[in-house]
Amino acid sequence: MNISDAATATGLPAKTIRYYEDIGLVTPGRSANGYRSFAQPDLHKLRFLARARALGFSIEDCRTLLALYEDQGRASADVKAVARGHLQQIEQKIADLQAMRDTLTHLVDTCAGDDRPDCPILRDLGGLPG
Amino acid sequence: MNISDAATATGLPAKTIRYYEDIGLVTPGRSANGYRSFAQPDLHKLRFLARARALGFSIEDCRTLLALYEDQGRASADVKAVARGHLQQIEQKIADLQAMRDTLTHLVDTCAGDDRPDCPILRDLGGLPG
DNA sequence: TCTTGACCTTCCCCTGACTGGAAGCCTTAT
DNA sequence: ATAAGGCTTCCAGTCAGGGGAAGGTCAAGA
Repeated sequence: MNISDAATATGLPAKTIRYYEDIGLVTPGRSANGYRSFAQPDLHKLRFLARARALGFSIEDCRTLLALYEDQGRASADVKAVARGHLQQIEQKIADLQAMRDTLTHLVDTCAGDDRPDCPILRDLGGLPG
Repeated sequence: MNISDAATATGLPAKTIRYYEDIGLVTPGRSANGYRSFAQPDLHKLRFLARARALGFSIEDCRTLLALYEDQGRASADVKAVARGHLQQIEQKIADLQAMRDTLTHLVDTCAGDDRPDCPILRDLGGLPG
């Protein structure tokens, strides 16, 4: 299977698949003409990566998870530790974004949004009182 | 005022201030020895930028907001439009992260996290049923 | 057989918003 | 005089790819 079929089969762009090979996440074979040749285990790995990336795991986390996935003797505790670390980062990001959202929502709500120059958003950003 | 004092006064790293000058957000004067010389309006702009960045505005949004800030004849509607656009992006990011969090939380909760290899997290990533 | 168009390859530069570090000049204190 | 620290510029790297050029390959149609 050539790369564009692999892309279709996994939902990943061909560019991304080449990149994943570049950084050693997958190692598809090559046909006589030099084209990458994807077999089922390659597609399986790529789908694993696509799913892990969709859950926000970093590439390095994906590398770790993939290694654990392939290691039949892994301890689920190791997997759980990676997932929990990532979860914490997500929670932190959510909290940060919610704080921004709350501030911005308040500012947007108090701005008239007409053709006059007076604007509480700019007042806030400018650090002026009121 | 030299750059390290400006950094202290605004809470921005000196590197960041140089970068902001590079991309034309601030234009501090220069002393005879070639050092950047920050006056009050420069510090004011830098604080404005620091606050806008803390609210998650992109550099280009900051550029726009700063221009509006300096334009005494602006319409607050223009400011509000920028803020509302940014707010929508934040809401979207929050929603995406919450979806990740929900999935991950479920997976982490169902993983034993012991020394056995069986792991629902990897099962999910691998796309296997169950 | 020739050509066309759709593939595929590698290669390098670009993104955002900085951060780190090297090489070298300037200032201040000892 | 010299050492430490601050300042300058410039180059490279980050993360996870995306865009596009230059060129090889393959299958179908004239």
